[in-house]
Amino acid sequence: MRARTAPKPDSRLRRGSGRVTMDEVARLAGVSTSTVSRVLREPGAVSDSLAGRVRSAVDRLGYVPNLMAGGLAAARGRTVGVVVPSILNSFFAGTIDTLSGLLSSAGWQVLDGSTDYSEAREEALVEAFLAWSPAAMVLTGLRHSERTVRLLRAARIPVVEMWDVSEGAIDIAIGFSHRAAGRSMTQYLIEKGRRRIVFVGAIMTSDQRAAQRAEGYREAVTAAGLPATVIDLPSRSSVALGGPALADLLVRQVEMDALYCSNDVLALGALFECQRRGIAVPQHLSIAGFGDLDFAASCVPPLTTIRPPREAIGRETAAMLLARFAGQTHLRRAVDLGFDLQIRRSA
Amino acid sequence: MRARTAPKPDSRLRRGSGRVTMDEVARLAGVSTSTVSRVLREPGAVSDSLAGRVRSAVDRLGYVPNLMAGGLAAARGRTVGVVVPSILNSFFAGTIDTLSGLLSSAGWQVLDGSTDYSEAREEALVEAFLAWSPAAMVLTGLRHSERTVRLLRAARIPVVEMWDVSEGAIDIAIGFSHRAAGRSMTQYLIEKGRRRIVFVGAIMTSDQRAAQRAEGYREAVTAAGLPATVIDLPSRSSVALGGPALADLLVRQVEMDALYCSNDVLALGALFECQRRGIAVPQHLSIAGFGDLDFAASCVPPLTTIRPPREAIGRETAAMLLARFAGQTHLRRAVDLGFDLQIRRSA
DNA sequence: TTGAAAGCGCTAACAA
DNA sequence: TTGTTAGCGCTTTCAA
Repeated sequence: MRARTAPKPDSRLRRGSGRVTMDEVARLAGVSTSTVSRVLREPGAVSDSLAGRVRSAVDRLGYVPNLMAGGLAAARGRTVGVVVPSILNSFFAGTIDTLSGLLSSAGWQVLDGSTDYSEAREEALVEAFLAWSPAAMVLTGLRHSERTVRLLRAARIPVVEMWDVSEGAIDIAIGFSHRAAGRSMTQYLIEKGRRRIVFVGAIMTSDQRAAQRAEGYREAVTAAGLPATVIDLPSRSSVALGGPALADLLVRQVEMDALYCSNDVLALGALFECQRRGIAVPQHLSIAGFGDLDFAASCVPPLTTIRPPREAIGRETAAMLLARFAGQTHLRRAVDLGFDLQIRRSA
Repeated sequence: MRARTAPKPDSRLRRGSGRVTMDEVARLAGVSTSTVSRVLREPGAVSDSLAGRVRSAVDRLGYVPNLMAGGLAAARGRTVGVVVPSILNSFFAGTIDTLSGLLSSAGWQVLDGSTDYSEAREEALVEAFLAWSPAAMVLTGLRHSERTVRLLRAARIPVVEMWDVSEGAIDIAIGFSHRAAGRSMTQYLIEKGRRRIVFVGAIMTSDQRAAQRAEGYREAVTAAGLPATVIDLPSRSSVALGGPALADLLVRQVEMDALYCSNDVLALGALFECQRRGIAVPQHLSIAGFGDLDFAASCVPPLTTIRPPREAIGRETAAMLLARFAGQTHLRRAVDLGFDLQIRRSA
């Protein structure tokens, strides 16, 4: 039992943060801090007259609530941690934009971080975010280190794994099947009469989803009795990487009438290489990508690719989380949002 | 167990997070919480034997410190808020990557958010971040709403404004002169014999730095006695926007032998349009950009552009902040990191 | 509808 | 070097 009979001394003089506190707002409005807190958190639970006084005090003082204190008192912060492989990569940017927008307008803050396709960085990031007592965590993909999974389960909060819907989600999976995407595109190429299709990916041991698209490619090509050739480049995808990759294939005289790239960035690099060498696309070589990035529709020729449901993933994730926060618990565990085959002129 | 009329819909509101606390660690290690706290924050201040016991207790329990509690008690969190116009745009991604990496390995967490080039969103973001009691704030550019500036000053923490070094920084400016960049490129084009140079930018009322590059262009062109033509497109930069912009110029029969785009994305779009129309670059039309993005070196022809010190800005910002956190106070207020003219074949 | 009071989990004076 | 103790600023019982 702590005896705290004496009135609280002006705390600002002691270990001063210099910031306006709820206490000052309460004093100016002539109410208790509980009332101020209520006005901010559940308006409607407070009479209009008091609420008005509180609000004008907030304005006059320029009060900004201290989220650390709030989160600590409430045992859970109003934050959501979001972990993606890369923000440099515009794939995820569309999802994050949508997700952050929706969540933040509902009063939640999203913290995001990128792993650079490393499980170790992912683990560190999850641990760092968990230290904020987030109300939920959103990860990319379904493969994580054992410890990451353990930490996440121990946190007992909603966990969304996005951009994939294969088996084994921790809690909720929202995305689409990369295997099916790989299969679809390959089948399309076969229908168009291509017989020697080469798949090129980058760091596919780290990029699980690219590996799954390669798997889908393998299935389709094998089912058609055609040979499978998968190239896994050792560095991160970049436009600069696509050209040399194609050049290498050419030097090695690999028989090939279609190049299926694990993403549009690589495909654009390959396309540039074709322009440089005067290889006619798609007459001599079909080129296909994945992602439907900004440039895919305007490059020459425009790129045949797969459009993932970037924004839909963000929207669905936000909706799912908000529903969980509101107490709904019997929600779907997996949401397959599908994808679109964008047929353009490159293949 | 008593029946309740309205069961708490949300377990988040329950007291007790179920997380391992420092108290439990202390108990297991047979020490006080202060000792645990010290081991975690200033190792060396604790004897090896105790430190060892504490560390193994931390491991066994899987203890993750609660940053809310820590930040609250310490009056300042170990976070740094970073605000950029866009993460979709790879300009800033390089800076953020470098900055976050450096800061996080020094034990600081960066929170980042994007404003989508809106001052109002910037203000909201700054306010949201300030609610976390960050140890410092990093913004992009030097123009902000009055209230943003007021909030920032009131926070009494280091504030870095990056990517620009013109006048009027709140605290510290780290970047380069966009005006000089615009001038340099334009002078180069003039030296190469170009006489009708058109500048194309996008949403330049919001993108202050693009506007400054346009200003530099204007100065250079005027100084040379040449006409200035500045086009300001109404939507955000995208590859898809560059083609139509050039097409429009062509339709309007604007006299032009060089197109200076406010960034590489627009330039790439224009380049594709040239390919489509069979306009020889640079023979018929020179194309120049800004940013030196991934594709600039590999497109056809490779793009003449300006390389901003993306990573250096991140590095310098981190160094400056870390120095300030360490108590150094007499630091430079502005750091001009310069830029590189990358001459390639498109101009 | 409102207020008083008891912490949330941690850090930092201060003592020992 | 270590422990004791008093809060950090807020939320949430609980009682009025």
